[in-house]
Amino acid sequence: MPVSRPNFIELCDELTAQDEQVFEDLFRRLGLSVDWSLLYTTISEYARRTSQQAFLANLARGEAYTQEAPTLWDVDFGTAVAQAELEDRERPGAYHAVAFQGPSGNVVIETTRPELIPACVGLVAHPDDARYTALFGKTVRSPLFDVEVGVYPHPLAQPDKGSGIAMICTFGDLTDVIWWREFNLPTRAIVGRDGRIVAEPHAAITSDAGRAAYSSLAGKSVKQAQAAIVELLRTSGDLQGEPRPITHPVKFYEKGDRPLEIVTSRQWYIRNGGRDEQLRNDLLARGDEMAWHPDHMRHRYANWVQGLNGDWLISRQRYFGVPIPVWYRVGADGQPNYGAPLVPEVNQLPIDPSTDVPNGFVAAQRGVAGGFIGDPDVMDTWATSSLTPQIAARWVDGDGLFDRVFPMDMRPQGHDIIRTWLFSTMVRSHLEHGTIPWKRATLSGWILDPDRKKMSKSKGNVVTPIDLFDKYGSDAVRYWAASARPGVDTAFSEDQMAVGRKLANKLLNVTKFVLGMNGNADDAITVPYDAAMLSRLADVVRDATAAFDDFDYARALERTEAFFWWFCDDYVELVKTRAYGNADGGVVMEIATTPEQASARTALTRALGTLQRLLAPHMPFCTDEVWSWWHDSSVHASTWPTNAECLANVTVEASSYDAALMLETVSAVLAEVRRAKTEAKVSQRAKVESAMVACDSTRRSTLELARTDLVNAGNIISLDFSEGDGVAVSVTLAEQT
RNA sequence: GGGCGCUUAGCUCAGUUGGUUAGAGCAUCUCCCUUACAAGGAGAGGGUCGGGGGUUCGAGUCCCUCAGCGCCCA
Repeated sequence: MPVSRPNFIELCDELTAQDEQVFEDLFRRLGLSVDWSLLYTTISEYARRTSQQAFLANLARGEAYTQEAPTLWDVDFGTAVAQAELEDRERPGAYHAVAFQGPSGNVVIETTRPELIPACVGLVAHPDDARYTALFGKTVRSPLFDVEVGVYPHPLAQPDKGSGIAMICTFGDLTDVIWWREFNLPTRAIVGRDGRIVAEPHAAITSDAGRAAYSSLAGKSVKQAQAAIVELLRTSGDLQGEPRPITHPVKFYEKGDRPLEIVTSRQWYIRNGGRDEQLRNDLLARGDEMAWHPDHMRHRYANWVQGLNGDWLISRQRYFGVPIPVWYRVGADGQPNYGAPLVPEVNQLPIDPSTDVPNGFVAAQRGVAGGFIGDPDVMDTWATSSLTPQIAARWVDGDGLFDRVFPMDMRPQGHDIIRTWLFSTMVRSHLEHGTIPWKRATLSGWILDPDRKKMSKSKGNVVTPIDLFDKYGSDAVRYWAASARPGVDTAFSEDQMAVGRKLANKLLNVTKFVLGMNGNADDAITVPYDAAMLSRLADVVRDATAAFDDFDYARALERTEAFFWWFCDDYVELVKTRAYGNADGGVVMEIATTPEQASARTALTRALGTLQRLLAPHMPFCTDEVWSWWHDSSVHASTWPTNAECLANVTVEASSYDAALMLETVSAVLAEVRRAKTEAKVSQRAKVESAMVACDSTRRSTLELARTDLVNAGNIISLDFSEGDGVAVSVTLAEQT
């Protein structure tokens, strides 16, 4: 059932509103720290106004223009397609050796598209190709259609491809367009916008036989026409041998199912350097102005800009989108004047030229001689998305926000849309503001399926996060996502989410324990082992902060997490008896009764507060929860931890011992004791009769400083030392009762 | 064909200017109800750092080369 354009747009609006809600729910559930008061959508009235105003500014400066030109065309979508939306796909095809009639015998070309013989406007060979130099400047006649065409030399002709001489057709591929343009050849298009051979042959086909051959092709799809013409050629004897199967890259619209055709049509373009070396170089220089995370992504940008072969085609023959805001006068002869479009005033935006009327006209003049018509096209979505900094900062409203925040700090996006979103945003910013749109870009990789294949709707291997939130919790999903390093593709892994959930759970439990100690984060640290732990924590704060500053969230998490598990497994186990203040796990005293006990409680509390804040960006929900257990405000409103606060009020002389060596040695001894118990298959609570540590005197002195904690944690009756290299522990377990 | 990236344990990955015996998590196996946590804990096994060559006292790390994988572009 056909749907009118207004109805279609209305349905799109409804669906868009629903989708927006789904996304907003998702983003909120994910815990994105978004200022929702600044929400914008690229189809809102404001975005349309911004988009149209920017377009009109481009038009006024000559950066946007309309042109009738060969255009890549998707016959199913019925729209023009831009270079950025292309992809090559390997497809089976066949070389067909076809004889043209030359001045002195046959000239055999090899073509994968014999159905385009009626669209042939010339032959081309490499200037140095001795086989064909005699033919340059001469003419040949096409088989079946008997059309006389010239033979031309051009360096883009590949001598090693087929027979080395090729048809120039209007239009088989982009090289045809180049040749057609350079040799100023006529246009003899035969493929219509519906992908079928047009009904009427062009005027160059004059012979009865030629017109008869053509009429047998008319109306057929390109594929059907190829089969038909091969039969005709075989019958006429112009096909030499049988088609030779090959596979070759064929250009497709990235969303399309059939190869793109090239049709001539009137389209709008914005200059992007594809046809202008100065602009191209300017845009390359803009790329160098920016910081890229990871840095090597800048090459993708440079590569793309250097490879542009035309301006940015922004018009799309679709209903839903931001309309191109122009009309055209219709002359007395009924022909639109595309050369001088009628434009609205800025204060009239946004407009829809299919319903709005240009100034100085009335609605009744639409579509009549002496009246006007509206441009029927909409803009490429990127033509509006390329203005997201301007839209978000309310450029066209001029309330001052834009001046304060533009150029913006950072663009986060996927690496696959450098050529589209990032580049087009750069183009608009450069043209409109003469500056980069942001100081830096952070490029994320893709999420691949567990087998490292790209997720795609057609493969059915797409995972949406919403079920994962239910199953593992937002923090756990974020934890997994944070393990994806910037710019690196990452396989989907539920295992990692389970680990994230474990981490969150651990944080809840250790918080419960530490807060039960009633410590005060500001009190004095008097015990070397506590000071050593805080010193290590200070290093973690420094590293994590530096990693965040470099947008390496994965590294920040890794460093914090590694410390956190060590803190829980070793430090807490070692000091818990001292923190309790008794060895039997009896009632916890509210107030610490000794400086050693107070030191442990303070260190635990200080480390906890630091860890909760370090993990807050990655796991916003559980950290906010545990933070709320002992604070009135949100962890996300707290100050970022610093080295200085980790090390504040430490009365232990730092030069009196080697803190790092102490931590390492204590953990090594503890591990040896644990190993002995595990190997003996006894509980970790089992008593150790004697532990004899063989190590050097430096290590021994650090162990002596931590003796009480070590003895408590290992449940060691007698801890003794001997000289030795490294750390070796001889453990004698007590009799099991 | 060009550009970029990657190749380290069964899997996913760290390894920061070259520096002890290459690490983590997961998985596997063994053990432990332990008083923050069994949604837990303790430990074990497992690697010729893709191949080859070179520089160096010393190479997972630097250089050359080959191979494979991926992405982008022709």
